[in-house]
Amino acid sequence: MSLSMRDPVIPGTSMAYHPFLPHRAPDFAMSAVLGHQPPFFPALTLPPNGAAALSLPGALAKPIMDQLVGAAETGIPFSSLGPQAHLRPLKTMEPEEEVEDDPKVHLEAKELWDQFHKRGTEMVITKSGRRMFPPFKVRCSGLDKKAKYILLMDIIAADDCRYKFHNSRWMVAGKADPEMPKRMYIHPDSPATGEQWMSKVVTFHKLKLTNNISDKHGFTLAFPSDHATWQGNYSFGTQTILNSMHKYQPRFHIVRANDILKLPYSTFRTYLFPETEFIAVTAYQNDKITQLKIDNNPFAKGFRDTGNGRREKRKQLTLQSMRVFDDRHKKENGTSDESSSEQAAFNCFAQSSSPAVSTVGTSNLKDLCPSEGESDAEADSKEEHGPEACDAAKISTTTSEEPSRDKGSPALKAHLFAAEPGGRPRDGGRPDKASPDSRHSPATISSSTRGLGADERRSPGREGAAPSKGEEARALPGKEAFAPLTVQTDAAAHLGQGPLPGLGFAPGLAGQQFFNGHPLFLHPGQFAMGGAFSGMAAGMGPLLATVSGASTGVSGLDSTAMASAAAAQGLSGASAATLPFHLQQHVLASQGLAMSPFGSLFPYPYTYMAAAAAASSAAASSSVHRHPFLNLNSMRPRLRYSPYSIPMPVPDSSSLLTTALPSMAAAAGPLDGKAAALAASPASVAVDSGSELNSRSSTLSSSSVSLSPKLCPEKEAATSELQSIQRLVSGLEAKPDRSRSGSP
DNA sequence: TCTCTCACTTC
DNA sequence: TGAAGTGAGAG
Repeated sequence: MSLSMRDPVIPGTSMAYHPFLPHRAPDFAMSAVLGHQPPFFPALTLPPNGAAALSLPGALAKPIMDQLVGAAETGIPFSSLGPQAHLRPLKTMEPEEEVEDDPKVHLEAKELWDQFHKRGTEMVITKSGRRMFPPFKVRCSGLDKKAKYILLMDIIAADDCRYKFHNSRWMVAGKADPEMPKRMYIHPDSPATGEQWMSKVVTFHKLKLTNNISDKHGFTLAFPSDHATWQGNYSFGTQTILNSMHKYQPRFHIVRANDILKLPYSTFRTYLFPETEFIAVTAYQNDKITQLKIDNNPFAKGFRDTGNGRREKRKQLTLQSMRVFDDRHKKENGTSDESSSEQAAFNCFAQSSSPAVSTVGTSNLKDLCPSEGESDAEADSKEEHGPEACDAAKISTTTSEEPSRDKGSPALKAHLFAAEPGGRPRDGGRPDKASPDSRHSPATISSSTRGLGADERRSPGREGAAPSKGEEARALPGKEAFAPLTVQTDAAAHLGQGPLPGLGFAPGLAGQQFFNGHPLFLHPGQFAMGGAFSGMAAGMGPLLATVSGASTGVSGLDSTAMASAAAAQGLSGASAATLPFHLQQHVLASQGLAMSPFGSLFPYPYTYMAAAAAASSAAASSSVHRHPFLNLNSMRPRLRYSPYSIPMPVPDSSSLLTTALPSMAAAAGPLDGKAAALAASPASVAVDSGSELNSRSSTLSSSSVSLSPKLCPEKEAATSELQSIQRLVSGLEAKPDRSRSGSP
């Protein structure tokens, strides 16, 4: 059965809502808005143009008006708004004039992202959750200053492969594991006006990545399996659950809505930044990535060579001993076989997993790179201008001379990626991927639940020039860096026809109608509200409310607790799972999201615990896999980016309207814009991958590498020598390295 | 591969 | 000052 705004009450199910009524009294209107139609309310449908057309007695509270307008826009029967509309103070309503917006999004710290992306970005996921680094930050423009927007972010699988880091590169290691429950993170400041969003950098740094499927930092809402659009799980949380060794693509969404409850029937503008793609890992695989993180993440400052911490001391100790050894070794063996010595030493350390390995690499890195003594900014800027150049230089001296330190062959620049010894000792260097560098412009997909308006299609067309824009942006960072590929889709017309692979839009969506025939744009099972309950206070801001416990919120509620609550409410898990969307909203509220009668989340304590959500976890999660819309495994069309040089089957049936596909448009050829954009963009960029160098770790000085662990005892004997050597090394190391590199 | 603890950092 | 975010390293 389908649910529509015009006919919100599902025959035969309305009674099921009654249990909520007594508890939901304060939010009665909300339930009405959500679709509940009290039997005692006369049906009165608002004109399509909104409440402005109504002649309401006196003044109508703004919230109510907003809701009415929203309801009217979507065809909600006035009667469904419930009695609350009559109970609230009324005031004259002013028609809200909707200014057309033309959102543009610029990825902040793009250069940094590029640096990571070139090497194959890795994001550590832990049980307790780790933040992303670099943090996902964007700057928005083109928004209607007065309109309210909800900004969201989610992370989707970039493909259906599992990876392994082998021979210094990421390789496909099979089919992806079953997808984790999807979550969407709503920016804690949501909803906020366009003006507010545009006045600052929108950062999603609080989002955490985890591999803990039982993570409680979120809750799941189960939507009825027969629901028009939202079947399956939509969870909200500050943590996104990912599979280790799988590739992911963050997405950013702008939704013009003043209430989260309107998301289902609001227009989603989705932005993809290929350079933010990453592989989730439980432990870093590529040393270069590790080093980049250490160099750029303030919290990892303790691991920088410049530090004076214990680690640093330990590192230096090790380094010193290594240097001493190297020096002696040179004396003993002459200078000819350094390469082999280094190699052996390196292997030895690597195998022994001695801390010296990373240490050495780091230290040397500094020696050869700007990092030491140089501000991060400086180092960054250098890399920014030419990490390659920097690396290249190193390579000429170090890499070439240390051919194989780690498998590394005397990598030619062109092959540096593969040869780059940036990887962990265990398996090597950096992921060799045809790195699409940052050139790809972000892809923007705008899907509207409403009929696609002219304005909605506007951007796509506009984007036609995107490619050049992208280049421009690249060239002129800070200028109009955002030239996202904009592919706008009329959900109804396009989403269903051709799922956006990788975008999480189920093919089946199109055929289904949601609230008056408007399909939902969120990927089913992909709706997580930022801000676990515990995090809500801090994270969700106005969007989420604290629950009865005040500070306790719902964070403390686990599925079990919720299930109990549900049971108490007379709702079985099953029934809960089959609740219609609007009912689910109750559940949402019950989970700690205090929702205003008009759909917004109340900032006041709300104790009602209705429940059902509990069931959601189990029921919903299972539904994720079995429901056609949610069965990502079976239908999972995915975006494939070339960065990792993986096969890129491109779905050519994208239903998206392609108005402007930047660089990829050309490459896309027959592909529809979106697909082309997604698939092609990365590819189009794979350019200077060859230039990638093994900078830091590879920059190990040969001397340091040649030291063998077992020789450490000699350290003492050589201490004095060490010190003098070290002094010299700091200033001369570069030269020796070069000479050495060149000598062989 | 993953998990946990540790010492270090930022805020 | 303490909570929380880091990568290293051991298991």
